[in-house]
Amino acid sequence: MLLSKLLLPTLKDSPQEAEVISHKLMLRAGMIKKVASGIYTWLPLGLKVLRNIENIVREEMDASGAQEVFMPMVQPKELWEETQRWDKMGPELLRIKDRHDRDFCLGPTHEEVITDIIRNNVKSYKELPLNLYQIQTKFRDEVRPRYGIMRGREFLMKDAYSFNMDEESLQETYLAMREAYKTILERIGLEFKISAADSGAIGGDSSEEFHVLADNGEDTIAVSDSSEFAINTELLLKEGEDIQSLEGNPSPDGKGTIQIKKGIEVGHIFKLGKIYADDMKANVLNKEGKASTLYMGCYGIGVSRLVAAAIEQNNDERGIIWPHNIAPFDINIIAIGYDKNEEIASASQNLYKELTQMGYDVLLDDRKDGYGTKMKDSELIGIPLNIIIGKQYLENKEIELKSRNGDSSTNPISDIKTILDFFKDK
RNA sequence: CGGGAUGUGGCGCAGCUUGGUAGCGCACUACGCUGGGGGUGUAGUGGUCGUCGGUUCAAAUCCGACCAUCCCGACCA
Repeated sequence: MLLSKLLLPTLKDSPQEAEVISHKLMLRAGMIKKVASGIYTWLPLGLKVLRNIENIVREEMDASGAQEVFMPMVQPKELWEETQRWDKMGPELLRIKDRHDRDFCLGPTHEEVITDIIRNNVKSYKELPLNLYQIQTKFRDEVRPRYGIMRGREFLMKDAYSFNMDEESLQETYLAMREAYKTILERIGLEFKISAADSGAIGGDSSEEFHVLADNGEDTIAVSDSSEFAINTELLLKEGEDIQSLEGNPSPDGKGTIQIKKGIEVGHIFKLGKIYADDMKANVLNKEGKASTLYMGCYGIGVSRLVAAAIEQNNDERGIIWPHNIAPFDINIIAIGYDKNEEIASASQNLYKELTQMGYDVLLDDRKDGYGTKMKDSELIGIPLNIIIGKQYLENKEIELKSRNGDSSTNPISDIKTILDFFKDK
């Protein structure tokens, strides 16, 4: 991609609407544009990151045996009445009417729709277990949207729903999802904790949250400093615990001591049990030929929220530092004097072609600007590796490799192997 | 919904106290110089001053209502 052709409206000053670092950087890096409170357009650069995360999520969900579906965003009132949620849910459920005055809502979640599909299409225990997922836009009319994409009203979510014959089967699917989530977050490259959580309004037996640790997180979690153990302090507060006094205590799992940290909830897995299946009469015939109510689980990942969470955890005073697996581009070729010097232009074009053929997603900064402007933008948008081609190339056919982490080296332009090495150990 | 604040070109801001018909920096356009850390010269483009109403000869400025946005709280699979 030629940078001169890319819609990339970077900003020097952050708009006053932004408070937290991820929001500021997403606006400054030209990733998003606000349309209304909590509602954003994803610009090309932001969308690339969003898609990268989405693809990792999709790959791991498929690998876990789940199947992808795509459900409607607009859902009829009747389904929501079956679970009484049409009345139970507050104004965060955005209700709308069609031209025939029929009631609908914008889907904040999809238990009703998916359960309706299963009860109509699955009749035998032989067809189970099933785990269906989608990656789709959700709408929740939050009381107070904030922090940009982190808590928007419209957001992208991966939601999966499993249907099992019994608790043992549900437990198996639940653990498979737990593992898939760990792999997803590891692949994205984020530091996270898994905490026991309040299962809240969605109900159900038990649930765990996946938290990305970050100072601007909305949740306060008690974590062990030397194990995976964590617990959402919401639960502890309900039990009357004094949160601050827990800091420094031995961890309940016997490993390390407790620290109070801020986390961003990016995933939540639930064992729902029979609650929705009971309400919606979702049952199949068991081995004895008797109707048996299904056990359900649901498993969510905030895909768009992960973009913000990744930035919260990976930035410096110059901008974003993308983990390699989700970076919008792998390499930025910073061509100094591209518009004036034939040699620079053709050398950078050749390099671009070569790297692209090798499978890298490459950006070529062919703009008329100087080194400073180009580097500042590249650092702001967080490209992992910069290749600078300028004076040193003209003098002795050398280029400089400069990573976003600060490593740099000067190499002959023919030494592409060095570039490969840069990515190998990441 | 309670508390606080803000709304002036794409972004950041000044002007408002003391009314006189809109300005600065960045960005943007053209041309030149420059070309390894947001460089520079000349000439330009772009604004119903959130909206509606009121006061006044005259409103970005004073008054009122409303709207939008942000922060804290309550809320939240």
